[in-house]
Amino acid sequence: MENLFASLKIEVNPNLYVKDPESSALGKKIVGHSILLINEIGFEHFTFKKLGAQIGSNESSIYRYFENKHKLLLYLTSWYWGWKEYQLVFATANIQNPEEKLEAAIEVLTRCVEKDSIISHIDEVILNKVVINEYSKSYLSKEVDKENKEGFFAIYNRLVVRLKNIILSVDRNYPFPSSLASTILEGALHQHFLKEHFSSLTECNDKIRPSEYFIHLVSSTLNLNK
Amino acid sequence: MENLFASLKIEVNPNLYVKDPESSALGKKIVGHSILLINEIGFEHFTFKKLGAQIGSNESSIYRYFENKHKLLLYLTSWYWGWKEYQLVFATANIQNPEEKLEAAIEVLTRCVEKDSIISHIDEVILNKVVINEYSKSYLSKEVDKENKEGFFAIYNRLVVRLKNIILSVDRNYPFPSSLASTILEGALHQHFLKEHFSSLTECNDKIRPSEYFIHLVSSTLNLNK
DNA sequence: GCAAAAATGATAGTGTTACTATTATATTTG
DNA sequence: CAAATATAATAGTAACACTATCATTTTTGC
Repeated sequence: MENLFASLKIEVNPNLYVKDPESSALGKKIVGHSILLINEIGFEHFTFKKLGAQIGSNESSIYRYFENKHKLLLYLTSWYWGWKEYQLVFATANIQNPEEKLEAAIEVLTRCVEKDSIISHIDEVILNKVVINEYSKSYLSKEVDKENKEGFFAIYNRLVVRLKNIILSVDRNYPFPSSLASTILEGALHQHFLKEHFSSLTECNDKIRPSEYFIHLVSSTLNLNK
Repeated sequence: MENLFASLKIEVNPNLYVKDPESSALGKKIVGHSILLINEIGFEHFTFKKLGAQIGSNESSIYRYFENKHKLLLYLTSWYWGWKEYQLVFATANIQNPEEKLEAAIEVLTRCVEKDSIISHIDEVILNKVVINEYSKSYLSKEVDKENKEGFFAIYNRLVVRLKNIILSVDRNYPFPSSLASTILEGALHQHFLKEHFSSLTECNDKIRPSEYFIHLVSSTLNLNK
């Protein structure tokens, strides 16, 4: 599986970048270090000037890859969800039983990223943290409808639909499959955030993982064909 | 009930403002119109200068009430959650049956605000929209731990605990009461957002309300004492 | 190996934001 | 009515979010 991922390129919407950052060493450096810097100082304090300073490169060069930091965030989060989508597909590919498949799907989508693949220039563990802290900011804007039409959230949308379909395969009559799927994806990020910053608002911690909570929630909500 | 709310002042953390905006006409104007302007142009594009222009007042005068727009957002959202807390307490006060109480609680906390009280300078319908679009931004920051220690999220935290306790009164053995409570509050905002901007990711719409989804979800998850 | 093309770096400049400070004017209050 | 307080007006600063131009380095095709 590791080898498979090594040769895999995650395709994000080309309109998110001016020049494909995968196409050059500098581009990869921009992407890789932007994740580290956003994680370090937060998206609000992150600027292209600071990123340039960190990678020993010029602000103006970064603008040749990304129009602005908002587009960069959309790129990073799209890449993350594309990566998650691959994990979902691989992890559930050979499971025939719908309930098992759903459980595996929830496990993959709600767990915390723990191993850095080291294969690419992207540190997925740190990117996961960035997504937890910053993903909402990418769509909570006045430009969301325009950007959604342009397909900037296409991968995430597709992921919700995939999960919805797995839910439906378990319980064809469940009346809220899309809402449940979106609640799981968004709620998982939220529970991870709460366990770091508002520990009294969640049971999740070092021992109890968000996955357990969501698997319990979904199993009891759906009518299982047992 | 309307009359009760009329004489009620919602107490937000005094460290969120420099001068209490409730103490003057200008202060109320700042709060009331900031809600309208944030709703109109979004928090990112909102500035004290623009707000000053809208209310025919000076930027510098607004700084005498709020340190910066982040603190103003914390003030507005705290007010909103305080207002929701009152609604929760009143709506559930005389219900003895735990299941009924929980259903009423979820109804109050997840429904969309539809009637403007008109009593105060605050338009709760618009404030509800602002909270849906902007609340996450108030805590998804590098300063969250410091600000949480200062009690800037105290009302919201308290609200989650209230809901958690109602959940526990229905099912004393449910293992994730806090996570479920936080999922309901946060998830409700999210579902309202989705129905406006990502309608394919939710079943909620004009006819199916998020409340129905959450009541269904919670009822099936908890072991009801029936 | 070299010329042309492409990529990157350096510098400068613009309008906006997010303030702070100061002073002037209006309003309230004792 | 004077003193206190609140508000307005103006100016100024540093950072941000870019755009434009030109110089330099690196890559590539022959």
